Amino acid sequence: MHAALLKPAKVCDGSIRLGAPSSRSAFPPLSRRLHQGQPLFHEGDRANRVYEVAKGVMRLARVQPDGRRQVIDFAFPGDVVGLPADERHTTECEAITDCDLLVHRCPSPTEHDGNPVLHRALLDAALQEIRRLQNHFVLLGRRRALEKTAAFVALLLDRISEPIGRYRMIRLAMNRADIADYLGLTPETVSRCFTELRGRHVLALDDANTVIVLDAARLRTLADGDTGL
Amino acid sequence: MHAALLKPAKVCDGSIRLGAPSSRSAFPPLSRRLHQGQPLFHEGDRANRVYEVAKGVMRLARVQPDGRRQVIDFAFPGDVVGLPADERHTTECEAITDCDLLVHRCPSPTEHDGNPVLHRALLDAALQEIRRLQNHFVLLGRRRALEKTAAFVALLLDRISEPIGRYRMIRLAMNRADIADYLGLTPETVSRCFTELRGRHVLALDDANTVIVLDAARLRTLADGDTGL
DNA sequence: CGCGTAATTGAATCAGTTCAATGTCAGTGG
DNA sequence: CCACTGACATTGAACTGATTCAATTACGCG
Repeated sequence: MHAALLKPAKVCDGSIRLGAPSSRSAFPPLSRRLHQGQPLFHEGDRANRVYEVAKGVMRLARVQPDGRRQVIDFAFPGDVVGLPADERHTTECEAITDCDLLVHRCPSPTEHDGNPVLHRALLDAALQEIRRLQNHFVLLGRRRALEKTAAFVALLLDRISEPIGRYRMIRLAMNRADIADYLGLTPETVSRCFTELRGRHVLALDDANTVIVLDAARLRTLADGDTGL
Repeated sequence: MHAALLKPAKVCDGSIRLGAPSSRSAFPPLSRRLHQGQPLFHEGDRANRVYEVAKGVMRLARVQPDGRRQVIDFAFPGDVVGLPADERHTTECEAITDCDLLVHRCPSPTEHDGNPVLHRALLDAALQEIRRLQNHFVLLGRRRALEKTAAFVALLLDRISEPIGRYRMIRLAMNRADIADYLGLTPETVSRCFTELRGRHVLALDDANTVIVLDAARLRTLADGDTGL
């Protein structure tokens, strides 16, 4: 396993956010390129690798027989996807932009001996992810549409925003349907919420996929459930 | 750490379901008794122990500043609660019936050396929990009230039901508000759903806290989103 | 028995969905 | 260069499932 695993910070599906890939490792991990729309793995697939996102955005989701979909998480550069349960993947995973991945071997459950440092890192990462999922729970179960949307933008603001003048800009890699399925809403409602946030001068939309946060404080207040009135 | 940890099966908050407590261990863990309504820990508390439920039911929840609450999980005998992230508990945890707990030491993140078998067990348990939380996600985000309620009863049917004649019976330790906060509904809606399920002869209510499942197949069909019409 | 808590039921309201129409933009080919 | 196309986003209007608030009803316990 690659040395980057030593500094885990995040998990999805279970997955770990590793530190920036260490370029001084004597055994750099394999890398893999994925184009927009390509699946990395499906729910139920046998799992013996974990993948660190080096570039791009991946989407983790559960799909039901009737087609309803719940997006579990988005994985950004530094995140890792593919940690299995019972040696199987438990979600669908797809590249929503072109992606570069670093491929790591995933230790099988029978390896008690393996690398104890690795095991510890994976455990910590999994515990972090549990907390992240718990945060997402509150969002999904106990918030109104506008709060959900504000919270989602606030999340991206912390994770992937770039400065632009005295504001910050977010490039949305995901479309409205992806956001809707992450928040438990319809695309139409997400769109209306973006319009509402724009009307309140909390954010501006350059084009549909480029958000400029005009009032981060108010955004966070909205995200926490205050109406601000 | 107690030998029971060797057979983990479930996590909440992160938490592990250990095997039934092994009575032949030379070093039995401390045990602790909790009365109904007593909190075990709060969100943000320092964490250095994990707790295996030996008897009773515990409730794990996130509470927001404005009082809204999301129940993350219920822990039944065999489950363990208290696995921390960053050495802190990430949820509120309270006994909703009188409980007996087995107290285990929780290894700190700095212990790379510790018991590798233990670490591996904790990791597997955490990965299992991630999958469980993912299941709960679909429930919370992508299902109607009746489906949610049916799915909840189906869950308890698999976990804690007892045979009664040719049917199975479930003793609900949690009240309607707890169920509502688990499913992202109001107590009134949960009540109406129980009434509806009773009207469809899927289940019968002896008293408000005693469910008898009359038609398990139909219950599961409803839980999966089919209207059955 | 009577009190307090929890559950149920009812009626009105409302947030979000659904369905349909319109608008926007990038890519393609005449 | 501009018209056409297809995918996605936005907007509108009607509908509906769940919530809210209020009124009973049922139940456990002193």
